[in-house]
Amino acid sequence: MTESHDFFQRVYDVVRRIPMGRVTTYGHIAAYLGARSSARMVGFAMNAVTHDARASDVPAHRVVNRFGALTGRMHFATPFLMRERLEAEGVTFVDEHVDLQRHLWEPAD
DNA sequence: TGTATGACCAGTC
DNA sequence: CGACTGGCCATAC
Repeated sequence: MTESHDFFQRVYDVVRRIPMGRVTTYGHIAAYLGARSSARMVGFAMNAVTHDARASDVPAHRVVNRFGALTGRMHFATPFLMRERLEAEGVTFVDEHVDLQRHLWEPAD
C-alpha cells in the first residue's frame, strides 16, 4: 500500500460518485483533487481500472475528455462498449461526443 | 537505474 | 488563427 496508490484511490472515489446518466471530465477530477495538471494521471488511473479487479466497480465509462469525446473507448473490451454503456444510462450524444451541456457532473460533492 | 510515454489541459508562439 | 510546448507523476520497458 504505497502512498502512490492513494492517488488512484482518490480518483476511483470521485468516479464512483458520478451519478447514473452523468459524466465528468479528466480535468474536473484532477482539479477536484487539487492537481489541475494531473489530468493525465486521471486517465492513467482509468486505464488501471481495467487491470485492477478491486476497482471493477468504478464506472470508467463516465469519464470523458473536456470536449465530451470518448477518448478512452479503445481501452474497453470493445471500442463501442463505452458508448453503449453511456447510452444505456440515458446519456445522449452529439455526433461522436457526449452532450456535456446536459450530462456534465462536477465533483463538487 | 534512467528514459519514454500517456483515456489531458491550458497557455504561448 | 493553428500548431506547439510545458507540466504533472505514476507505470512500463
